[in-house]
Amino acid sequence: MPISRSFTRLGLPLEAGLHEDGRRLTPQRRRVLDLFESHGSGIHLSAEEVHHQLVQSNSKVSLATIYRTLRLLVKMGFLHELELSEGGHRFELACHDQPDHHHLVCVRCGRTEEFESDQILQAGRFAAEKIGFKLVESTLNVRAICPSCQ
Amino acid sequence: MPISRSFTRLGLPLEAGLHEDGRRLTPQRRRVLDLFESHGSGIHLSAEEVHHQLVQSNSKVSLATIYRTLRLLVKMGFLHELELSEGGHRFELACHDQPDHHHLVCVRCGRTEEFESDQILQAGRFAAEKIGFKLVESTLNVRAICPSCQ
DNA sequence: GTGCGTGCAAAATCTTTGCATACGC
DNA sequence: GCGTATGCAAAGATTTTGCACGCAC
Repeated sequence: MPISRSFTRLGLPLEAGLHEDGRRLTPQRRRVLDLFESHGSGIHLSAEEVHHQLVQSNSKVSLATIYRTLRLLVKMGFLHELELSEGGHRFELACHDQPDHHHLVCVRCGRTEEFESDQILQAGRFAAEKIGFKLVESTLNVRAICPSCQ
Repeated sequence: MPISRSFTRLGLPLEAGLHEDGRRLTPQRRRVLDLFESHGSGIHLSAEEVHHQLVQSNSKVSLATIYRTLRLLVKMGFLHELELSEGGHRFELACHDQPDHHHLVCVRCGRTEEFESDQILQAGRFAAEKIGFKLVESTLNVRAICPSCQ
């Protein structure tokens, strides 16, 4: 009976990436990334929420470490920092299957949906190159009203 | 010799809009909006920067009032709150000539350029309507590297 | 064993709020 | 004059930092 590898898929890159810089894989760092992975790519969490959820599941991590870890994981490319002003900064798992995805936010209830669009990616790239910029990534934030709030 | 009306163009809507809600046009509110108007539509300011610039020009306004005024002007539609994580929230003049414009930010030096794109607007609207959302506004944030940083 | 990472608490930021006074209407 | 807006200072919220200890390597 083969052991599932789905959960170790991202495990190795984390450890390897850390060791490249002389950094260490600590249980705290592992737990933070695990939390995002267990939720999947659609979830947006604030530092406070990450802390709360980890404490709930009996993982002892201090809030200061959460902040340090989130910044680290963003710099390493495992997480993205969102710019939605949902009240404080929020983070989501960086999913390399869909590198440039966009957010639809209901301005009344805050419900958030994600979508992708090659057309938007191309339009962003075109605008960037027109003035000599090299595109890194782009996200469209669409403020809208969801069906139940209309 | 005719008196220029360019600076009163937006002056009346502010006063009228305030009076509609039983609010008042105070020198402080006028000065905050004037500051944004004098810079034009391409400038992004934080609350702290607005305060600093007004104090520099000998206008006495407290920081608390800046915060209250910025929120008010956003709610009234005179300013937009930006979601660029340039470090703290930032605001820009809402220019109705270009309601949905986008931002190119150099990830290395922070240089910011603006652009418009009907294509992006349409793609955002399409994505919204596909799941029953009604588009309010959309902005694409493009993270890129500018020519001098490449 | 070395030195990076953590927890804790304090500090630094950023933003909001309560209340007495000032002033637009 | 009525009631909103302001200034001030204090409180709240969020994020960062210093330092001694612990643990990954």
